[in-house]
Amino acid sequence: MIATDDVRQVAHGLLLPSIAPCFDLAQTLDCGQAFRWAAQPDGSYRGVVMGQKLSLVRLGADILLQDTTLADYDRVWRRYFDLDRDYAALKTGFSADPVLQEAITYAPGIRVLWQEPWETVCTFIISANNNIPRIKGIVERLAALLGEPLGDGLFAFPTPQRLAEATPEDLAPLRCGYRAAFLLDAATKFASGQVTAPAVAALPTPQAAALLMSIKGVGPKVADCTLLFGFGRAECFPMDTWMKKVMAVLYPGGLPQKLLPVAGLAQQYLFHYARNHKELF
DNA sequence: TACCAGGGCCTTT
DNA sequence: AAAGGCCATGGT
Repeated sequence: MIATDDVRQVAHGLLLPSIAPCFDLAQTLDCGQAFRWAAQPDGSYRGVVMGQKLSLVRLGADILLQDTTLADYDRVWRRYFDLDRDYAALKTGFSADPVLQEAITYAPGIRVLWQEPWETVCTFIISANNNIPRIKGIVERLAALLGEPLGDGLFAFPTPQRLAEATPEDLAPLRCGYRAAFLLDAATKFASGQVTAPAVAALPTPQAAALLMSIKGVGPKVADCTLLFGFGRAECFPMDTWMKKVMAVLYPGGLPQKLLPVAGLAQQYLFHYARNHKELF
């Protein structure tokens, strides 16, 4: 099921036919990998990606990307929603493992997103020792404070240059505590070219992680999240407190070797399952 | 090595 | 109502 070949321009946007079994909006957009999506009262989701607004709604088995074009599909949505990956085949492979089978049965509609690298660094710096509702609040206040207004109360994520011009006092309204200094360090390094997305992308994963960790506030876990969610490094396996519990309880002998090349994708199903089955841990 | 730093939302007690 | 924990990291 590769949606890229099936996408259709319709009157109100772009239709991804029959993709809902491998793309559940709530499971994908609200599972703790991305922080700029908001559920609307009608069940649709609204957010901003690469400075572009988008609303998504499920229509039966189809997903409608509202009020957007094929040009934007090629420029942004195809890659962002990982639409070139065959999730049906991925899940079939995962199902050989009984634990993953259970996690996939619980949330079969998770996709792992390819987010904008700079935004990914920032949002996962903010995520450190934090909870998802508060992370979302901080990110939205940051966008509103320094991001380009896009109308409808939405804002682009701020550029490194814009954030680098800010002072710690400027960031006080974010109420993100000590993370403010880390954000400013990230902005300085990106704005100066000391760390850039192309430079990270060009490096093997261990060296890419090391370059990211030259930013204050980026340790191994945040680096892994950035590489997985911002650079499509599917082998990266962020080890947060939930995944530590998952490994201790469900994988005492470690992850099956066969899963290692896509361990990060497995991680997202396991993370979501664990967070919603706290009684098991 | 151990502890603490801003802050606040959610869960458990 | 109060306490504890949270998609951690850096500084002391």
